[in-house]
Amino acid sequence: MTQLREPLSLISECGLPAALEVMGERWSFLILRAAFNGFVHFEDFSSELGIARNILSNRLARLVDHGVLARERCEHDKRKVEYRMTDKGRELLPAILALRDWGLRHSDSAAPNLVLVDARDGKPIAPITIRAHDDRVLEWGDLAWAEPGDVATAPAEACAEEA
Amino acid sequence: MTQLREPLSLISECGLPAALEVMGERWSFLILRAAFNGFVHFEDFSSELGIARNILSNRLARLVDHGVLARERCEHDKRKVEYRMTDKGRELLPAILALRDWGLRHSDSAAPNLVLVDARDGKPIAPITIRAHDDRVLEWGDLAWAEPGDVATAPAEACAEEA
DNA sequence: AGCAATAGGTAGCGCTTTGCAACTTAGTGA
DNA sequence: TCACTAAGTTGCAAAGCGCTACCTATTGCT
Repeated sequence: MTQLREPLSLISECGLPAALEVMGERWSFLILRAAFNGFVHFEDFSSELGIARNILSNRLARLVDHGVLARERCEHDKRKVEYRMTDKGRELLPAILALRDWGLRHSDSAAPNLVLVDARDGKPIAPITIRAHDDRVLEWGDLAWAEPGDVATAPAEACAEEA
Repeated sequence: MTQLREPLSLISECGLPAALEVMGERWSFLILRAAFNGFVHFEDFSSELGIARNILSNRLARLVDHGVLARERCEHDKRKVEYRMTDKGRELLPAILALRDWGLRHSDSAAPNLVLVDARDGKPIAPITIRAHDDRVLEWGDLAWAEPGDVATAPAEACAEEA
């Protein structure tokens, strides 16, 4: 609610505060995960996540306000409301999966009972990684900051695959 | 502190709650971003983020407890303490960048004043995306859940590049 | 040695956010 | 008509956060 103030000095005005403004409150990520998994109704979120109804109400409204979820009355039963992912919400999937992978990797729990696969060939997806313009996997040590101006010519093929 | 309870029913025991247990509180992500950018001292985090000292103290202790940061006394000035990224912490980078990208993409602000580039060739890194085992970029509609058992033969080359 | 300044905390207290339980309102279906 | 369901709202207690002031160990200055 009160926006997270950003003392403007940190390297590259990061976009992270903007993302946390939307997703940084308790439950927001878990609500979005549930939405990704097909949950659409208030009562479903409530019982699935065990979240208090007033908080859920607040979070859903907030996510709708920020365009991450869309709220629409159900046609054939006007008591019901459907909260659905927007495109903007779907674009959060890489972040959610990266976080999920990390949590899974560093928890003592055994292998998950379900894995995400490429629907086309049924093979598990790759872990979420940082990639160079030519798809090489990059680690922390391979990165540097640069001013947008003096960046090496942005390759056309990279632009194409960003779409 | 009180662990986020997970009513165990959601698809694939997700790992996301585990990640949020560590990173879900206010400031944790921003502290980690600062650490990625080379900040190591208590006073630096404090003045950079504008976070209250008691909260900062609590968050740093928590991140150290979870093995995301390492705390060590500075050798040549024993008043100072250095908080440094661990490998476990560095593995959060894809998640942080994915979130940052999203925040940047969906904020009205202009282009950032600095961009991350591949140190080897100076070219900007690719956006964080979901990839198939063979590096094809996947979208929301391309994904499916499967039981680990009946997954198409995990390709050897994919295992190699996961390392 | 003595003293001020620095670094990294802790402690107390008020405000905000969260959580629980009970209540409300609209639509359904028998 | 009446019970039931879905989606909230409200009031109050508990937990978390933020501000300011204080404390302790080093350091570096004279």
